[in-house]
Amino acid sequence: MSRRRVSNPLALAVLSCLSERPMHPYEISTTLRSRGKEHSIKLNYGSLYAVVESLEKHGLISRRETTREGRRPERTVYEVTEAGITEFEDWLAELLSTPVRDFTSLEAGLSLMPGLPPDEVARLLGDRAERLRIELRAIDAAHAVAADMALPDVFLVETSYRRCMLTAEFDFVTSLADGIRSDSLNGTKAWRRLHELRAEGLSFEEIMADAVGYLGEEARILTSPPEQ
Amino acid sequence: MSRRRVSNPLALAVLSCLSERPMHPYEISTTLRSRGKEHSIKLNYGSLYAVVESLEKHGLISRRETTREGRRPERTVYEVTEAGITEFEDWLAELLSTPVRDFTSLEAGLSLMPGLPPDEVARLLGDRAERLRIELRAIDAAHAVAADMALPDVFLVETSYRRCMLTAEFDFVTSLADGIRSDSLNGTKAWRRLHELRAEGLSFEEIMADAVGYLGEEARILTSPPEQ
DNA sequence: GCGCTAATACTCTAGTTCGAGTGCTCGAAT
DNA sequence: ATTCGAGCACTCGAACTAGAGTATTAGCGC
Repeated sequence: MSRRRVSNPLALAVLSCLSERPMHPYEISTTLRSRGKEHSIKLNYGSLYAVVESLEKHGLISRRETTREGRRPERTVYEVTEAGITEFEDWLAELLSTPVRDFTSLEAGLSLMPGLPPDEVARLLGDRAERLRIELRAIDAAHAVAADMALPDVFLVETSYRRCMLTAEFDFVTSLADGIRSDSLNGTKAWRRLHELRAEGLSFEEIMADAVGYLGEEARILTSPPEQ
Repeated sequence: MSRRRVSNPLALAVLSCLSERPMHPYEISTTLRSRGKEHSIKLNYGSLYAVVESLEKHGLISRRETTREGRRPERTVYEVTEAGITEFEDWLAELLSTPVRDFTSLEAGLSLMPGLPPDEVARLLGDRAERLRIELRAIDAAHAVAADMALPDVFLVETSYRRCMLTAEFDFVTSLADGIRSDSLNGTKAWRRLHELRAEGLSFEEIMADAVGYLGEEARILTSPPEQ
C-alpha cells in the first residue's frame, strides 16, 4: 500500500459524502450515482463495503447506528470523525496538487505498437479517432443539457477535464496515424520492412541477426546497446 | 474479469517479449526495463509471475525448459504458442482502436473539488502546474538525448503521447486555476460563500436547508432535483 | 389479489495485485 | 583473503477488487 492506509479513491468519495451528513453505505452509493461521480471514481459494491470497513478500522469514520425496517437487510449508518475530515482535506489537496503516473491503456498499446504492421496500426488509430469523436459529441450534448438547466460550471469541471484530455488524445492519434501512413514518422520504413519480412516467413531472430542488412541504415540503432 | 482471461496489460508485454524469442520471467522483466516499457506498463515481480502462470494456464504460452545453474533458483523458459500470438495481435489491436474509461486521480480530485475552499484549490492547482512543468522539462531533456542518438521516433511514441497529455493537463489546470481566482468560473461565488459560512461554524446541513438564502440565486439549482 | 419489475441493501468468493523478503552468486575493493 | 554491495531469480502473504448473486419489499398494471 501507498502512504495512505486506505488508498482507493472511492474512500475519498465516501468521506466526502459523510462530510455532508451521516449515511449508510447503500445511500452513499446512490448519492454518488445521482451526482454522476461514478463516472469519475470507480464505484462497485464489493469495493464500497470493503472501503467503508477499512475506513472504520482506521478511525476515519464511525458506526452511528444499525437499524432494520421489516425484514430488509440491516442498514448501518456511519458518520465521519475528526480524523476523517483531516484525512479528506489532506488527501484531496494531494490529489489536486500532485501529478501521479497513471498507466493508461493507450500508452501501453503505443509502447508495444511495433508488434503490428504500420498500416494496420494506422487503421486502428483511425478507428479510435472515430470513437473519440463520438465520445466528444456525447460530452458536448451533456454540456448543452446542463447549460439549459443553468447548472454552474463548477459541477462540470470533471467533464470539462475529460473533454480536454479526449481532445488532446484525438489530435495526437490523428496526427500519429497520418505520420505512419505517410512514412513521415521516423523509423516507419524499417518497421514496415520488418513486417513484410515476417509475412514472408522470416522469424524475428533471423531478421535481428542482420538488422542493418535486412532493414537498412535506419535499423543501425537497434544493433547498438539500448538507450538510457 | 473482463472479456480477456488475462487482463493485466503486463501480460501483453510478456507476449510481446516472447514473440521475439523464448525467455524466462526474470529475463522478460529486465528486457522490459531496459527498453523503458516499465514507464508505460506497470511492472512488478508479483504480478509478472502471476501473469506468466495465468498465461500458461490458458495455453497462451508454454513451458519450454527448466534449468538451473549452480545453486541459483531455477529458471523456467517460456515460449509463446499459436494461440498466444493471436491473442497478442487481437489484444493490441483492441488497445489501439478502442478508448476505455481510465479513472485518473486528477479526475477524482476535480469531481470532489468543492470539498475544499476555492482559493485553496486554485493554489493547489498552481502547485500542480509547476510540477507538470518540471515533468515536461524532463521529457524534453530525454527527447533531446534520444535525438542525439538518432533514435527513430517510433520508439518515442509513448513518451510523445505522455508529453501531449501532460501539456493538455497543464493548460487545463492553469486556466481552471485562473477561472477560480477571478470568479469567472460559474458557481465559484456560491462555493466561496459556502466555505466562509462553514468557517463561521455552520454545518453543511444548515446551509443546505436554505441554500438560496445563504448562497444566493446561484445555488437555486442545488435545491432542485439533481440532473440526469 | 396476483404476478412483475425495479429498487433496496448488502454478501460472497475467486481472482488479482503489491512489494518486501529470501537466498544465492559474482566482481571489486579493502 | 574477505567483506560488501549489486544483481539474479524468484516466493509469499496480506490486501484489494470485481461483479454476480441473494433476499426482501414497494409499486403498478391487469
